[in-house]
Order: sequence, then structure tokens, then C-alpha cells
Amino acid sequence: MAGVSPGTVSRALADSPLISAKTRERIQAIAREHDFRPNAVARNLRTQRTGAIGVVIPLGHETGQHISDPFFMTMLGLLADSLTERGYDLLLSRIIPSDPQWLSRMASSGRVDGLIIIGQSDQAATLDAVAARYRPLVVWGGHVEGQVHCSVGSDNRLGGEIATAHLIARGARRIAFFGDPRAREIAQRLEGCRAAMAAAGLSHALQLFPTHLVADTSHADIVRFLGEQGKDGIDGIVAASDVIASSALRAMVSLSLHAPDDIRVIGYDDLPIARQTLPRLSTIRQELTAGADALVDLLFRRIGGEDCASFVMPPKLIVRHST
Amino acid sequence: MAGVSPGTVSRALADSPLISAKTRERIQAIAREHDFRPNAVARNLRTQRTGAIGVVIPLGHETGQHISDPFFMTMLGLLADSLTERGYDLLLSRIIPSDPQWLSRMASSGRVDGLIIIGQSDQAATLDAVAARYRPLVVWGGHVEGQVHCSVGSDNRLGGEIATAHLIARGARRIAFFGDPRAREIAQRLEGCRAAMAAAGLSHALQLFPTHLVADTSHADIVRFLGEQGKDGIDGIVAASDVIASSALRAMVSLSLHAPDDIRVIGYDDLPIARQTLPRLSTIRQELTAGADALVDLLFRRIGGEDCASFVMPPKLIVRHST
DNA sequence: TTGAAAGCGATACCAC
DNA sequence: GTGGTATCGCTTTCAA
Repeated sequence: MAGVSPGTVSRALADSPLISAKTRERIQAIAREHDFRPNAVARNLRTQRTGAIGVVIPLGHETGQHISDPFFMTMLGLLADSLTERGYDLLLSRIIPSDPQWLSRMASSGRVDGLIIIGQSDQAATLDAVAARYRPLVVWGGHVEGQVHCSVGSDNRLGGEIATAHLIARGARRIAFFGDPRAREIAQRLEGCRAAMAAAGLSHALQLFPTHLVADTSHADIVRFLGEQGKDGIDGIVAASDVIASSALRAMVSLSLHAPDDIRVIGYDDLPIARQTLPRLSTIRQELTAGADALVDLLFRRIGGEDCASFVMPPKLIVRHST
Repeated sequence: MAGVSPGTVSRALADSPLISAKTRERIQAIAREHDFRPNAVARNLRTQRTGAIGVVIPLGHETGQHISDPFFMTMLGLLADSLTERGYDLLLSRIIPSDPQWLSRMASSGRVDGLIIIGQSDQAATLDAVAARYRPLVVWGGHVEGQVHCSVGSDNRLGGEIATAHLIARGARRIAFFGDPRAREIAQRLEGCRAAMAAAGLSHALQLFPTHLVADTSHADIVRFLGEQGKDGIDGIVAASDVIASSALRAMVSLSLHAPDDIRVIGYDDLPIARQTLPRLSTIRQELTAGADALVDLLFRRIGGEDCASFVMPPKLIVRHST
């Protein structure tokens, strides 16, 4: 085309040092003129790197969930900022892991240089299996003893315990836990909740209501549950997330139940929405900004070959007006 | 490996109909055992399709902006839902178009099957140039006569006019427009604002304050501007977005200015945050859900070879308590 | 400093 | 039905 070999063109366009300045100039000029641009896919195939990080949201226990869920969006935004800052793109997938191969398919597809999984869902075993062979993998979620995959998240058990103890301290006795314990983080929060109830001698008074995470479908269920229970059935709700808590608060309004007088409600996450409910939501704060930074940081350390442990952050009680 | 040719393996794993059931079974079994997974990048290279759509946020006029901006995140979530529903992944890039090649590089990199651009920024000319040659491209933003690229967005000029007319109807006379007109949508909103002022014989009383879109850096500027103006300088603010409006409301609080009594404030977008300001924000609603669906729909029609026009949605005045 | 040629890992066409 | 083989578009040794 320009009278040189493809190899030379490649070098010229890559600003390789082992090429004369004038041939480089000439080739770049011609490339610009015919606006030629190297095909990234071919380059990826050859170099075995892509400059993209896969962000995946596994929905093992929850098929209806949308990416536009406030928690995911918050996390996603933070990850996007952090990754694009480092010059990486994000490949976003929502996956319903019907097929147990879902993760290793992503991992060895060659489309990404690393993987960030948001939430373990009910796939902790799969994550462990893949993590054993695929290094550049980090997970937002709960940590347990002996876990193979590297995770970042708050101490969910402690968070659940603090939340419940707070409700008890405020006078609640008949408490319901709203959340689906098939997800590891939720299971840990429930565990903490149980511990706090036991410590107060209230083990018998805990009800588990396995709300779906999906706001739309769960809301009707919540209304029904609260309708049946009334304020005589329960006087406290430990919600596994702010989204669930805010749904519960709205349900209470529609049933003329008042928070905190009739039922005290506490959430988890401290998303922006927690400040916008009526009454404003007491909750357990997770530092998502720090969490996202840690995820990205650990991921790149692992890409670099380093081996690094999970990162567990302390949860923090935020008292507002719903308790 | 299994005693057959690579071609046969490929067919077996792709469930091709021209292969015997038993060889298929046998090969798939072997593949599963050694957990072999085809390399997607190589496949992409050969088939020239990737199953991914690029979503890019050009920041031509605004380098500090983050993806976690509420408008982007809302739009991104809606697009992600819609695209993943159709089995496509999202490749998310934040691009600062210092290099005029930024778009065509993305387009012809072969990494994506189509491109959705969020906001024209100041790159409308580039978009037109690329759209002339690259079909699968749709843009969120403003539409102008003779525009080459296919866009989806609200009628920004009309929206700006409605917003301003509303302020005037509420008694505002000395109005400031907050927004950077280098972005096409903003320029159109400003144009509408000017028209409404002219219609009321108030052309002389319009001030333009070219706020940055970035919340952090602009806030201080807004405080300074409002401090200088005071309530005698202006009695109405037409903000180019809800984010800017909410920043203005907070600035007013810190200056002991009251909305709507001292200064009436109206936003644009009707994001969730508009309902959470104090006082709650009057604004011009854009139907983002419909917009995202339209973007995706038009994109796939264009990928299918169809030619389709821009889509302009009617803006709608939402009156709350800030005006 | 440049050219030739060997892959990267699949798919698809063409014979058999 | 299945096996060979060219090809997708680039990068990168190895020689010259």
C-alpha cells in the first residue's frame, strides 16, 4: 500500500522506537489520509489483552432483577470512574447463571483482562472453583473462612448484629428480617440478626421474611405480609438493604402504619435513597467508594500476579428517624 | 485431540445441524471434561460481530466529569436493562475527545456491533462525519435541521421555552440561565429561554451563567455568582439540568436565599433527585425510559440495515415547589 | 531499520 | 458428515 511491509506499518503506528522517524511520519500521514485504524479485535487476539474489565452481576437467586437497581448503579458508577481513570473500559453483563459454566465462560473467553463480580448471589461455590484457576477475579460480597475467591465487602454479620441490637435498644421485641438469605451477604446479615436476638433472649421472636430483591415484585408481598402481621405481629424490621427498607416504609404508609412508632425500620447500605425516605432511614453504612476502590486495586494487583487477601470493611450504624 | 478436525469441533460446539448426533455428543463431552471454551476474541475476529454495544460518554467540553453523574447513571441503567434483555453486552467508555479520531477509532475498532453516544457535547460535527460512513450509531441529544446522525432526545428548545415562560408566569423578571451552551442540548434550551424572554419583552433581563456540568467544581462558582447577584440581581433561575438546579438550591440555602420567594428555580430532566431537593424541584421532564428504549430500538434497526430518522420527544412541565 | 513469515484461535468454504 | 485449508487483521520474532 505505501510500499512497505505490514510489519513496518504496525511498528510505525505503534510509535515503536526501532523505526526511522521519517518512515514513521510518512506511514502515519498515509494512515490518517485514508483514515485507517487498526482492528482492535485482531490486536487483542494477537496480544492476548483487551484493555477491558468485565463487570458482571450474577442473578442466581433472582431472575427479574434489573441492572438499574440503585445499589448496582451506585457500585457500577464508582467502578466505572475508577476503571476509566486507569484507561480501562468496562464490559458489563447481566448474567442469569442457569448454566454452571457462566463464569468460566466469561473468564476464558479472552474478552476481558479481569473480572469484577458484584454480589455472590448463590454462586459462591462456582466463584471459588473459578478463582482457583483464574487469577484476575475479585468479588463484591461477604467473606467466609476458607473462601478461595478474593472478596471486598463489609462485615455483614456484625452489621446485622448492630442493626438488630439498635432496634432492640429502641424497644423493639418482635422483629422481622426482610431479605433472601440465599445470597451470602444477606445470609450473614441474618446470622448477625439472630445472634443479637439470642443475646437479648428473643430468639423465638424473630421472623424471617425472604423478600425478593426486585423492588417491583416484592412490594406487593411486603404489603401483604405487613397487612397480616399488623403492628401487633411485629414492632421492628431489619431490612437486608435500603431498597427493601424503603419499600417497607412505603408499604407501611399505605397500611397507615407509622415508623418508628408502630414499627421501627432499619436498612443496610446507606445509599442516597436512605436520606430521601419519609421518615429518613436509619441504616448500616457500607463505604461503597472505598469498596469500589479496593475492588479495582485488588484486581490490578492480581492481574500483576500478586496474591492478595479479601478486604472486610467495618459497618457503621447511621441513626436517622425510622428507628 | 479427540481424533477429529478443528472444523468438526467447531460445528459440534456450535450445535450445527450438519453433524451426526453422536460425534456432537462425544465432542461436547470431551470439551466439558477438559473444560474447553472457545475464545470469543478469535470468534469475533472471524465472524466480524461481537455481541457488544459500545456506550460512550464524550466529554468534549468538560474534562472533570464523572460517569457517576446522576443523569448518566440513570441513562446507563436503562440502556443496560434494555441491551442485556436483548442478549447484548455493554462496553462502556468515558472518552475525552482530545484526538478528533476518538469516535471513528471506536467505530472501526471492531470491538462493538454498534455505538450509543450519550450527549453530543461539542462534538456534533464529528458525530455527523462518522455517521455518514458508519451506520450503527445513535446519539442521545438534541436534533437540528440537516443533522446527519440519528438522535433521540426531547425538544430542548421548547423545553427551555416552557421552563422560562413558567418562571415569568410566576412573576420572575430578572432571569439567569445556568448551563454551558457548548453542549448542543444546552444551547437549544438556552435558545428557548431567550425566545420566551423576548416574547415577554424581557430580552435585556437575561443573564447567561455558563456553569460547568461537574457538580463539585461548579458549586463554588454558583455560590459566588449568587452571592454577587443577591435577590436583587436575579429572581429566577432556569437551570440546564436538575443536577445544576439542585446545586443552585443548596447554594441558596448557604446564602440564606429562599426558593421560591427570593428566587424561583426550575430544572431540566426530572431525575429522581428532583423529588428530593428542598423545596422539591419544578422541572422539565424528559422521558428517559422511553428515550433509552428508542435509542436501542433505532440502533438495532440501523444494525439491520434500516434507515431511520431522529426521534424528538415532547418535554413536559412538572410543577413542584421551587417555583 | 526493514522484510518475511509464523502464529493468535476460531469459522466457513470446498472437496471428498 | 467430515477433513483440509484459507482467512479474519494484527504483532513479533528472526534474518537480512
